[in-house]
Amino acid sequence: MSESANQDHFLKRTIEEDIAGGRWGAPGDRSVVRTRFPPEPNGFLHIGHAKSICLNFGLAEQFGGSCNLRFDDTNPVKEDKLFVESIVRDVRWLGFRWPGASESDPMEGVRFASDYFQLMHDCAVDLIKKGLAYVDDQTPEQIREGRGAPGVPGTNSPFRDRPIEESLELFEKMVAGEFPEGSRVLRAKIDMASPNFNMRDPVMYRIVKMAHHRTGDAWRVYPMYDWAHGLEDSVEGITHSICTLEFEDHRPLYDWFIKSINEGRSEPLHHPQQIEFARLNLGYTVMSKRKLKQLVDEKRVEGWDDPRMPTIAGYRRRGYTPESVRSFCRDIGVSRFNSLIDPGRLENACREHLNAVAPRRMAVLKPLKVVIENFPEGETRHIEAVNNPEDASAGVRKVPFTRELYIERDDFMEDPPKKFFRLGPGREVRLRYACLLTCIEAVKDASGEVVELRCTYDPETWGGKNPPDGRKVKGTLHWVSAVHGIKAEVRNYDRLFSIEDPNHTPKGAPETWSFLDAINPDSLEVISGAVLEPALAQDPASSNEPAWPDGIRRVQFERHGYYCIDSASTPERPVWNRTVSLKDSWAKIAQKG
RNA sequence: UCGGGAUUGGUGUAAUUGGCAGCACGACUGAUUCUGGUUCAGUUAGUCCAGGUUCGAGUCCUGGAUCCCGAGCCA
Repeated sequence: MSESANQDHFLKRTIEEDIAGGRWGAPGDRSVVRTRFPPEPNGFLHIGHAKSICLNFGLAEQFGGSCNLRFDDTNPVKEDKLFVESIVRDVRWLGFRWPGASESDPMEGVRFASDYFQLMHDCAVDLIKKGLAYVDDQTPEQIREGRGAPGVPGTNSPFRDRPIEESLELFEKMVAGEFPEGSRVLRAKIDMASPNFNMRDPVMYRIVKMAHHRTGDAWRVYPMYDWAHGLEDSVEGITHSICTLEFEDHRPLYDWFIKSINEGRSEPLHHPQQIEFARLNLGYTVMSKRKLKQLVDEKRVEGWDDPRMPTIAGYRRRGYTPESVRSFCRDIGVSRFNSLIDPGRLENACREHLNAVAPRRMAVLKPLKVVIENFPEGETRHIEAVNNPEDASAGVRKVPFTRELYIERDDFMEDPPKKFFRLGPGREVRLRYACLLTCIEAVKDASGEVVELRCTYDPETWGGKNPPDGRKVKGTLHWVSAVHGIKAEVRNYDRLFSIEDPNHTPKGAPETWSFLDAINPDSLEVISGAVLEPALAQDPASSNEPAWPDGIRRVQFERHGYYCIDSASTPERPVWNRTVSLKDSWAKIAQKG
């Protein structure tokens, strides 16, 4: 199934109608569609951005148009080159390319709002000359007070009707850096009585005397979002400027700016259509940059790429594949309703992809030693095991089997209930790919804890054969040879928050409650004594593992889940991250009792 | 208080613009299985509320409820 196919939503329909009506070119010409993804380089991208990225790039792809990656870098106070690099990396990792993108230079073809600062300036001068913008000398407090309140109209600034020449002169002095920060702004002259606050003479430029990461000290004034964004879109020939719902009230201003610039122009600027959609909300996490930054700054997580973070970098380190993120974004659809998506949707998308492509390996997370009394000491037999039952072309590998093995501690119970199909005293199970095994004795230490199982195997079932007498076993256990197994640290992650919506104070919570109080204390489980089958210490190519485009090695630990090697892992001290667990119907049964 | 937007099974999302409320995910049941995985088959459950128009309303009209956004020199 093609990822871009059979997606039908209101955005696509709107574009279809525009094309049919010839709004942007010859009627029926689908290739005219131009979109853009316009992040501000002031933080890391998160899964909500992924939705926007998939929408913008996806729509362009579906129509045969194009989508720009453009940084909305209009505020040097908050922005940083570091974020530009991480954002470019994330968009590329997701698999999207913009016009002019190259594989050798990741920055090639990337656009910046700052590229258009001169044009914005010139258009601002034009508006001043038309009497549609003016320099306001009021303090920020005075401007705020003058703006009025809901239901209460604002009042005109005393500088609103100053002569055009004076505004022109003052604006150029602002640009030249002759005034201190906060002393003056350029405002559009619209309507202080508008019920829409955005139309109450919005600020177009403020004075900021800080070096910009790209333009340096060239500018001492910086454009506000509303003034800048429509022009950026216009210059790039964007047809559909897709943004989130909170910008709905800004649309009249978006249109007013372009309309006002075009007034009296012989060659009017291109006028894009702004369309809003509902941003993504994911359950059991937070999405605001402020809150994510707080988690990082207060060291509640390891960093922006902590595998528990809903950032793209976090999901990447966690082992999610770009395909699964894209698939998720497609599945959840798009509308104007503020929904709260169950994180299980993302997990499922990931399982679906990894089930098809991840090689299977055996890993014992919490080992319990098994001694097979009728298996010769010192002997190693190599058993053939399939790499992926979903994909015969993935081939096979050899797994060493010895007299002493480790099995999962949870796979043994001294006094097992009926529905427990695994090992217990006197019970028989299958060891995956190897043989049938019967437990004859559980050896305990002084405290009464089971430390070792004495077992026997059935030689007639060697190699996975069924016993000649026809007896059946219900359970199959994974195992690792005690002499060949390699030690590793395994990190199992759970949701970062223990309540579905950490953005809202729960009922009955104290006044001082903050979202930090809802952090799940068990979101990270570090298992230091895991034992992995030896193939996991070898070069991936030597055991028929696929080459992952992003270089992250991913496997399924059989009966556990999908795991990837952590970015900080070393051969001496391997660390594996749980991407997502397998579905576990036994856990459900056990829970019910 | 004012302006803008929204509301369809548990969760998301459709419904040719007035004509059998569909799809996906989950949940549940069963079958298959050397992963309690996968796969397959089946079941479950919905139009925010109250009126009205109509042969017929998720869709149109009136009134109400609830939720989201909005008074940055942030985006």
